[in-house]
Amino acid sequence: MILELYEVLAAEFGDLDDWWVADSVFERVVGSILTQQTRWENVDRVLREMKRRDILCPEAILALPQEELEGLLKPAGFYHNKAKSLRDIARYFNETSVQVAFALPVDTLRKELLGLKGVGDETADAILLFAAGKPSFVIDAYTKKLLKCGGVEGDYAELKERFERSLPADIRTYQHYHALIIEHGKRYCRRKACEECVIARLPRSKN
DNA sequence: CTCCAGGAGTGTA
DNA sequence: TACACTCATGGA
Repeated sequence: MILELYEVLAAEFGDLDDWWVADSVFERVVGSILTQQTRWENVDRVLREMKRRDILCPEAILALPQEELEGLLKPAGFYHNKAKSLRDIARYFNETSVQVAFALPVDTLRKELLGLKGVGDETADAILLFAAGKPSFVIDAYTKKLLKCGGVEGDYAELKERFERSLPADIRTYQHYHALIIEHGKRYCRRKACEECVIARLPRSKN
């Protein structure tokens, strides 16, 4: 089912090569936090302002007064939480450079990330996959809805495992698949329109 | 006016 | 383990 779903989604939404454009890996780390429960347009405003002020790095974030950082994050919502989270992340990547941290084994790095404020399963995997370039599949709300429509349910780890054992452990494939699910979800998994869901067009098969 | 977006943390049963 | 609640801005 996982492979067939991927084929159908890719056929409809294409390569999505420029799905997540960023100038640096740290920008992707920050984006992973800011996009939590937030539209990307609002995240982009904050990222552009941070770039304009040249403060998209751990050192600059740590140098910002808490109040100023919060004000900067307002367009992305939940700015109290996200400010604390970004501080913790900046602190971590300040004492452990991204090069060193991202060279750690996936499981080790994942646990490190989960220890940071505001980083749960999904955000940890988003950072691993899109910033660190590790083959760690991301499960988000759309993924859960989509699979549920196909009769598949389970907790985060179970769904993640299901994707990873059904796909080649390839970064490009994982990133592309996740992007496809998001784009499909924004189109068909909101409010109504669930009847257009790709699951309905899937040839029945197991696994 | 209402609804909710590429979640996480905390508290309760 | 399973929910309910909270955090918050901005666009439709």
